[in-house]
Amino acid sequence: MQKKRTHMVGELADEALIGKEVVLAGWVGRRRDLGGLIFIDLRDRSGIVQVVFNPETSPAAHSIAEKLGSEDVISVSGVVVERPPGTVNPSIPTGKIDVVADFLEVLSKSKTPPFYITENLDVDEVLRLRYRYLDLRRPDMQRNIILRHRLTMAVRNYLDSEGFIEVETPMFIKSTPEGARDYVVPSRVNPGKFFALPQSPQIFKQILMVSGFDKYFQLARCFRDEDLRADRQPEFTQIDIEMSFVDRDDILALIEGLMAHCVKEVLGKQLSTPFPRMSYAEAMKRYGSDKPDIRFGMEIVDISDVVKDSGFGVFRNAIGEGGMVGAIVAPSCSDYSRQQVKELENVVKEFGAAGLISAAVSRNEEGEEILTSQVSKFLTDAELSGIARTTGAKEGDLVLIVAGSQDIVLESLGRLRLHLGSKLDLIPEEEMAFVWITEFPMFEFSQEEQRLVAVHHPFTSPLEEDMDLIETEPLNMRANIYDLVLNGVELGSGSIRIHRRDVQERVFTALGLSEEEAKEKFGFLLEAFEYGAPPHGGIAIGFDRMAMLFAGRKTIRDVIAFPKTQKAVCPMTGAPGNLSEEQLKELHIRVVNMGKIGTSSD
RNA sequence: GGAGGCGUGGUGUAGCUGGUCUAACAUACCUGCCUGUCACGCAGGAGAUCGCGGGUUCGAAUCCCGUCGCUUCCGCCA
Repeated sequence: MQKKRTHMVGELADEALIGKEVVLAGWVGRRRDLGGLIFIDLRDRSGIVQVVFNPETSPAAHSIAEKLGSEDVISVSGVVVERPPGTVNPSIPTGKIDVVADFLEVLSKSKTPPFYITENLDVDEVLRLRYRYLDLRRPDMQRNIILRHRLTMAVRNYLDSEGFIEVETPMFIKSTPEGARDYVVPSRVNPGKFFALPQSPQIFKQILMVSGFDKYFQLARCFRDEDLRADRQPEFTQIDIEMSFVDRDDILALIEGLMAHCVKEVLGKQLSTPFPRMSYAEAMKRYGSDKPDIRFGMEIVDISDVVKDSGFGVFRNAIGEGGMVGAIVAPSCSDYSRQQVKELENVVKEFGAAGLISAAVSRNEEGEEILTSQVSKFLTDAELSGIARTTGAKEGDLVLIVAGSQDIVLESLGRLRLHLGSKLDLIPEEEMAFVWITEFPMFEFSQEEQRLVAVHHPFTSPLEEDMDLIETEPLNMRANIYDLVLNGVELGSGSIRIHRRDVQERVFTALGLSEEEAKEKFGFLLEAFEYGAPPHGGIAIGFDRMAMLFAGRKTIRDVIAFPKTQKAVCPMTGAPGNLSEEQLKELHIRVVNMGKIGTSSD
C-alpha cells in the first residue's frame, strides 16, 4: 500500500514547507547518478522538483533509485530542505529546495519512451500523435490543454452571468443541403436511411428562439467532412450563441464583453473595447482580405488614377477593362535582387496575378526621391513621382505593383502583404488585434452550380436598405453579417436572421429554391416560424482557433487533446477503421470494392 | 483534385554534383567509474540494407519513374 500523496510538486516552491516531511508522486524525468548521490527530477502536472537520494542516510531508497528509468511512476517521501549555497537552480520555481528521500516506491515501470518528455519538442508529428499520451505529458501540451479548460470555464461563467442558457442539441440530425459535406451515420432500425452529424447547431438554435429561450449558448461539437488545414479539423468546437429581440450591435457588444472577460481571466490582460469595425468592402480595399491582420500597416494603395492614361499598356488596359492597378510598399527592400522579386512574384501569381512590377525608391544627385523600375521607360516622370507620392514610399522602400481585375489585384496584394509581413518581421506577435467585419455581400455566384448561393446561410437577413435589390441586382445586396477577426484569423461569424415569412420566401426565390423544395428541405423550421418567431440573431465562435491564438500556437492540433492528421486519421487508435461483414449487413450497407479499398475487419 | 516541403539507428540531423558510405554526428539506450548534479561528467558498447516498389549503371542513401505517409498552401470549408 503506497503512502498517500501530501503535495503536488509545484507547491514545494512555498518556503514555509522547508523542514516538513512530504509524500510526492509522479513521473521520473532526468536522473543524474553521481555514483554516490542520485538526483532525479520528479514531475507531475504542477511542475518539477529535485529529489536527492543519499546512500548514507537512506540506503534502501538509494538502491531502488539506482534502477529508476525515464517515465517510471514513483511515490517518494522525504524532507524538504534548503539547497546548499551555490546549488540553487533559478530556472525552476522549486529550484531553491530539494526533497531528501527517505522512502521510494516504484508504482509503475515505463518502457524507454520514443521521444523525450520535454518542452519545445521537435519530432515528427505522427509520432507525437501515435503516442499522444506521452505527448500530452509534456509541460507545454499540459499548459495548452489546461488553458483550454480555463477558457471553457471563462466562457460558461460569463455567458451564465449574462443570463444565457446552455442547451444541448442533437448530434444525429437530418442532412441538410448547402454548406460543407456531412459526416454520415447509418440507421440500423431504418434500413437505407442515414443521420448526418451537425456542421453546426444552426437550425436548432433558431428553433430554440421560437421556443422562447431568448438567450442560448452551447459549447457545441461540429463536424465537417472537408479537407483539413492547420486551423481546420473534421470535428471542432464552437461557442454557439443565439439571442432574441436584439440587433447587430447588441451581439457585437456581448462578444466584446466575452472576449475581454476571457483575456482577463486566462491571460490576465486588459482588452480595450469596443473593437474596430470595418465593412467587407473596406477590408477588401485596404487589406485584400475579409479577415485582415491589422497588427501591421503596409496597406494596399489604389494607384489607378495615377496611371490610368499611362503609355504602359499593362496598366492602361487593366483599368480600361474595369480593373485596377494596386500597390503595396515593402519598407527598406529597395535592394531586393531580381531573384528576390521573382520570389514575391510567385506569391501573387499563385492568386491569379499576371505578374508583379517592382519599383525601388532612391535619391538622385539633386537629393530628390526617384523611382527606378524595370518598366521605368514606359512611364512618365509625372507617373513615377505620382506613384511614389500616392503610396507614400520613402527612400529605400520597394513599391510592388499588380494590375488586373479588382478581385485578383486585391487578393494577390493582400496575400503578398501577409507574406512580407511575416518575412520582414513586421507583425507584433504579442498583440491581440480584434476587428469586426460587417456588411458582407448577401449572395455570391457559384460557378459550379450556376446559381446564387448564400454567403453565410439562407436564413441570414439582408440589410433592410438593400432589400429591394434582391430582384434586380442581388450580387450588390449586403447582408446583416458580422465576422470576428483576430490577428488575421476568422474567429467567428454571425448574422441577424430572417424572422419574416415574406422576406424568407424572397431569399429562397433568389437562391432558386421553389416553395416545395424549401418545404422539403427546411419545412420544420419554416413551420416553426409560423407560430410566433421573435426577431433573433446570433454568432458562432471557433473555440479551437480561439484557444490556439490564446496559447500562441500555430495549429489547433496543439490545443486539441486527440486531433487527426491531414488525412483525418488518428495514428493512436487507427480510426477510421473497417467494419466487419456482420456489422455492414446489420446496417444494410455494402462497400463497393474499388481497387485496394477493402471490407475485411481488422 | 492540384502545388511546394519533408521521409537516413529509438529520436533529431549530416551525407544526396553516384565509388574507403563496410553510412557520420548529437542525444536516448546498455555496461563500468564518479557524493552537489540540474542538458551532470568520463570510459566502453549495442543499435540503421537510408519510407516502399521499379528503373538507369560495373556500382544507388545519392540519378530517374511510380507509390505511400506527414506537413503547408490552393481548390473546398452555407
